[in-house]
Amino acid sequence: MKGMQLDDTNLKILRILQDDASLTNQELSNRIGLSPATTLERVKKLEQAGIIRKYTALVDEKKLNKHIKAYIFITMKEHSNQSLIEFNKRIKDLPEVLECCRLAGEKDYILKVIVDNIEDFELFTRTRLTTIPGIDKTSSSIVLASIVDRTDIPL
Amino acid sequence: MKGMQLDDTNLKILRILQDDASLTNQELSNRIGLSPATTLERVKKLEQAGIIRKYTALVDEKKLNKHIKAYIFITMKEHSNQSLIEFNKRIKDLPEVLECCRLAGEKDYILKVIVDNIEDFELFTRTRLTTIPGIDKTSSSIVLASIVDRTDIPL
DNA sequence: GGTGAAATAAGGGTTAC
DNA sequence: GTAACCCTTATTTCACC
Repeated sequence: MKGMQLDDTNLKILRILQDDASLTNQELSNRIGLSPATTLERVKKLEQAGIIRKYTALVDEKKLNKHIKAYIFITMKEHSNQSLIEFNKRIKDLPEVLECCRLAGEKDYILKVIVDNIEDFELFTRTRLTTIPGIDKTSSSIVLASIVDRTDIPL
Repeated sequence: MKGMQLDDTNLKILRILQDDASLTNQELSNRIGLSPATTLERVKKLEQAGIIRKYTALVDEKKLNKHIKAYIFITMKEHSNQSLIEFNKRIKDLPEVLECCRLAGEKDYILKVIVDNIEDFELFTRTRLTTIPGIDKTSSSIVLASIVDRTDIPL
């Protein structure tokens, strides 16, 4: 399913479900002005096509005692394919790492990390992150305040 | 509801729902080993306490033609309270900005931005971002590859 | 529309402090 | 006693064909 139909109705469905996935199919069908059956069929197709990847509950980090969020930049010693593949593999095993992207430019990677407190952050970088082979330098920016934090892609 | 009980059962519920919020309450109750009614009651309390913030559908960015993701650093001309409040207000109006954090260190803000293509990126920075008053310098890092992209807080 | 399944509401039992 | 936790049953609502 590559070239799936992304008409206005499907975009509307995606906008609504990104905003609130707890809606019943009936309520969703009301909002887009189609019958429940037709609406459900469209949603199922969007799921099958992988356009809807996942349904998830978003939680309040602070209320779960995750008080430190930080971005960490990483530069590697060498940039061989092997070295980067090994790094990618190792970084996926760290649940504290919510995002990890390979970048264009001087810095090789950016990580978004979340931990309980500043002691845990120090412990994380020292015992879990920088023990990954191939890392040359890291540089951390602690988040002081989160102004925007959304998961909904603009459509 | 501040000091809400976060016992093992509630943590298990949160882990499961972060991983898959499309589960029925019955299936959820099976997995945690409680009755459906009791399970539902716990979930409702987690919602009321704001620990579960939102249910959302995560979509595949690439399949929706969002091909460019980038991190942008911003340094401000001045750091008066007024100046930052104005910036915060303006940045929330830009749907391309998925994350915006105030940072400790040299750089004042980091933004995560998603757009269709590189032309749109140039247009965004030139006509929508740098037109916000108070910005001194910006510096962009384009994402080459996404290694990790998760929303589930480790619990 | 109809059917079966699931969410929700109501009521009661058990244990710990 | 009472508060927290959990269960069962009954009713309503919804997904799905």
